[in-house]
Amino acid sequence: MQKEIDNVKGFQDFLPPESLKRDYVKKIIEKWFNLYGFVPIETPVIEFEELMASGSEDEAVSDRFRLTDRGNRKLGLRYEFTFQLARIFRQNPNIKLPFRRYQIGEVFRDEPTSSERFRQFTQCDADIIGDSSTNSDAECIALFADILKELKINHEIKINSRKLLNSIIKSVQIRDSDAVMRELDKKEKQGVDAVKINLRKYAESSQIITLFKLLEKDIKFFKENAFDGIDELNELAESCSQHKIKVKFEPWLARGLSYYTGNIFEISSQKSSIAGGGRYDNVVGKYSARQIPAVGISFGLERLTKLVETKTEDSPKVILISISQDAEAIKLSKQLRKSNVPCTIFFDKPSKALDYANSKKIPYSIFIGEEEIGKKKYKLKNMETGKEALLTENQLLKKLA
RNA sequence: GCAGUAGUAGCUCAACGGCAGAGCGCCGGAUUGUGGCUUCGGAGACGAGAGUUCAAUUCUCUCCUAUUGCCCCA
Repeated sequence: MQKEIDNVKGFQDFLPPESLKRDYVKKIIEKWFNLYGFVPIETPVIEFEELMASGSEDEAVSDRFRLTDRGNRKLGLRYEFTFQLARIFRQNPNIKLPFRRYQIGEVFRDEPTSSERFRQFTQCDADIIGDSSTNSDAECIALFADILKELKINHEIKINSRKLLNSIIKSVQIRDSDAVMRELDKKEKQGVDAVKINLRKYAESSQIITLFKLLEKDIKFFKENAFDGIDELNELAESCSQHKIKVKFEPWLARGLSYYTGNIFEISSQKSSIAGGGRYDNVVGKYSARQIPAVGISFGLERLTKLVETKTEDSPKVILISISQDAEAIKLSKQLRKSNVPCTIFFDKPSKALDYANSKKIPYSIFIGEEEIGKKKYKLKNMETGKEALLTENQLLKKLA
């Protein structure tokens, strides 16, 4: 019986050139994380089910992959990183705060797939733990804005406050504010009218009308009327302008995760969301008998990579063609690599080597044969112009390095 | 998870209830120390399983995967 060969739904391979593009994007992300003073951490992919489930009634919890080991432990694959921070701070209470950590790694969700939603994806998180200042909120946004700038991705940054949205909803006497927030968050996708209709399940039409009138007001209005959470939101807006970052106040914005406690933000590009984040002051200290404030930003490597246009190099700079002079070729390759020149050696016929160089767009080839060794020189060929030159090893290194 | 659509070579696509084809790509030769062009040749596919049939890639069912919408979520 022939076995079926297929990827599991929602899991994918990355082959060149896609894999190289991912690597390129990832390196830029890591560079900026470091420039903002974040340090990397790594955590296990598998955790106890209880750790992932406890406390929060978050919907995401039901969408995680569950497993059991031979000792019958009830385990699961991590579906995000944040809950692991609570464990880490319980086990390492002496971590100096504020702690700026980043993590890039695979997370798993057993949920429906679509063209941009996978069941395994690479999540990139940067969080500032132990600082309640809104300057930290702004820095998370600024960090991501710098990444997008380098990747040349157009984007829009939206900010809101969970506290503000809650108090807006409560001010019109609607009870089920969580459900209402979930509906409001769909405005972008489904349109205002659809949202209004869906809200009838939770509120009277007069309440809905009042609610929508409020949602059209600006920050100033909410400040004058002393709505809850508006001060932090206002500070965030000011801090962003100090970073010279344009943000848009979007009172509809709710974001999915229920653990947000204050300012929230979302960055979108070409109408789809590519990053989100906010303040979650009650998660990290969950097992630690103290409150540990935190704010962070999170985004997926796949979605970001999809928006990047840059072409990436998938070839070495030089191909060494050994014409029955393997020892000499290997010796030269060592020298080139020492000088940071990526190269590969071809031990086949020269015509094959050149053909390979063409199809891989390798810019230079070097002939290493009896003739060259006799003269203690190497023949360097520019693959684009076809020009050849006999050079000594030092001349070669100088030219290619 | 539910509903719709789809799945033929590595890719893009044909045809067909009765031998499955092209272009591009790949491999090899012409060309044993010089590539891109040319030319000759080669390998390679009906997503998987079951059923109907003399005969199934084609019709039916189940499963898998992709895609769209819903639910949900980033």
